[in-house]
Amino acid sequence: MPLLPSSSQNHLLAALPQAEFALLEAHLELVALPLGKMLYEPGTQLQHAYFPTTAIVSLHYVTESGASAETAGVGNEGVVGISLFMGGDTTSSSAVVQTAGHAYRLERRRLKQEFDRGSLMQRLLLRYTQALMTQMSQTAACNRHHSVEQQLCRWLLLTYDRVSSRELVITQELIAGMLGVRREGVTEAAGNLQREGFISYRRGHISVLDKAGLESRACECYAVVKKELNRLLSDVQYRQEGVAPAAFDNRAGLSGTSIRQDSARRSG
Amino acid sequence: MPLLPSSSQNHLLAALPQAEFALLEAHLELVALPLGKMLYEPGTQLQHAYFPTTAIVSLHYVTESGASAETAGVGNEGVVGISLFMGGDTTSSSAVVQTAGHAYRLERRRLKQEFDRGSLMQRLLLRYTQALMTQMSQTAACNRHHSVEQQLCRWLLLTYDRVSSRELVITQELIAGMLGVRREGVTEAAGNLQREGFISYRRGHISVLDKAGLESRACECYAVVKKELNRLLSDVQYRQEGVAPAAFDNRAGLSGTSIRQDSARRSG
DNA sequence: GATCTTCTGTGCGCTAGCGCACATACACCG
DNA sequence: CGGTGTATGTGCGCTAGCGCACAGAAGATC
Repeated sequence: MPLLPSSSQNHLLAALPQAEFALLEAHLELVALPLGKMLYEPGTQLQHAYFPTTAIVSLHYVTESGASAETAGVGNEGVVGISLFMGGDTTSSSAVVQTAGHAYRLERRRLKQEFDRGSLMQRLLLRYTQALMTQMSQTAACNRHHSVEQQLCRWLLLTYDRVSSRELVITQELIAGMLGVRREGVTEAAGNLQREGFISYRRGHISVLDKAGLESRACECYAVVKKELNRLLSDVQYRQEGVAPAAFDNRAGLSGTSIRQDSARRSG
Repeated sequence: MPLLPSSSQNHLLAALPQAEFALLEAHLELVALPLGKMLYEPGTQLQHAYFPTTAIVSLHYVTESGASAETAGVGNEGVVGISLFMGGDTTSSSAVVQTAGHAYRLERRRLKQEFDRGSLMQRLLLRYTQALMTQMSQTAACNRHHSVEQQLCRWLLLTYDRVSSRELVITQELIAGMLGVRREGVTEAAGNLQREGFISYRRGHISVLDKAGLESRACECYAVVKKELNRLLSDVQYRQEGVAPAAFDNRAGLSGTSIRQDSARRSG
């Protein structure tokens, strides 16, 4: 169900009151973000902030030895380019498009200008930044203590919540890169989940069949991150009702999330 | 070499210009932070921000199963209570005193008030927050890819930079809790480091003998975090020269950091 | 439709780190 | 100064995940 591109698909932009939004609108530029595109690399000066609508961006760190690990993901609930308004300009991590799609981008100076006005935009961005910190610290703990399968479930659920389709377009190899584990480990875990009917997949495509099932196998980290995102961004008012989802989960409020029975019926 | 308590021992406070500092000074309250004191728990409303001088605070997350992992540490380079000005009020992690010492605390409302003025304080706090994010994401990557020994070195170095004494007062058991690993793992790694003359320890005390040695065994994460802290907090002007260190490392600019030869001479 | 690329499945030996169980020994305190 | 609690040392079996190597299979390309 591809919607027409609209800046209100991004929760942060959608939360701006008309007056504030009007100031920005003319400077928002819709850009396509292809899979794998690098929005910034460690140490480079970012020129734009990106407000994803359908794209998902992965913030990750690559070690000296070439190993990588995602520290947080950004979908239409947030913005890529925190360092622009935090004052650091650059970061030691990089940002890569993990799910192709679109984003609205805003020039560095415009963002900073708006932020420094101490507007609602500032408040939104700071709250979002805190949610991002929760993701990062949760990822740190998760990397230490939870199994590959648990982490795969967490990752699938977080990604699933950020897209409007049931099918994620990504290879196991790339997922392994995000989680910082072996591709074979992902293959094995995904195999188990498929055998149990929670997901189904084919080369480069993963479909979530039973969200509740995945949740039962995920570690707590998914729930913690999701709850925190909802909490921190929930009390904002939306400019237009019915356009932007009121929760992190893009399907929140829609019909039941589990389609397991449906597909079982279809295939049986 | 215990200095008299002074708010300028905290880098953020020391960086405020006289005019701004004057507004806060009367509201800063010196408090002693004993080892193990919990400054906040997940979900609780924090009443004060803490600006450590000699104390070190560990931000960490405890999993449902009781396992824990530090996501970042805060010494006199920073402040505990980010969520107060970020707008979230609470966090999903907790803050525990890891090295006993002192801190200046500031009431929630005062901090928020000062922050909202858009003063230099705001700029400082945001930059520090970004440095904190670097720590968190680096910890996530480190937890995934680096060995216990590497992580122990990283942790020792970061802690060492935050204290003014050569000796850290902490048990291996507590360190294990910070790193989220087994106590035995720390014992083994520490044993190796001691055998090589990089550190020496006895029940609850660890002395750094050869900082360069530790650096050679640490993962890159130490350098990345330290560099980022220095970068983000380096261009601030200090109120009084010669009082506050200009770098994260409390010993920066002092005589050589390695005392290995000395101690070898002494014991040989 | 044949070819070629890339993704997924599987096996196997290896290692780091875990969990547990004690032994030892230091430091404090009465 | 001896006793006691706590910190550290060590051994051992176990498992998750790694690294590697290769087989099979699904799509893309022409």
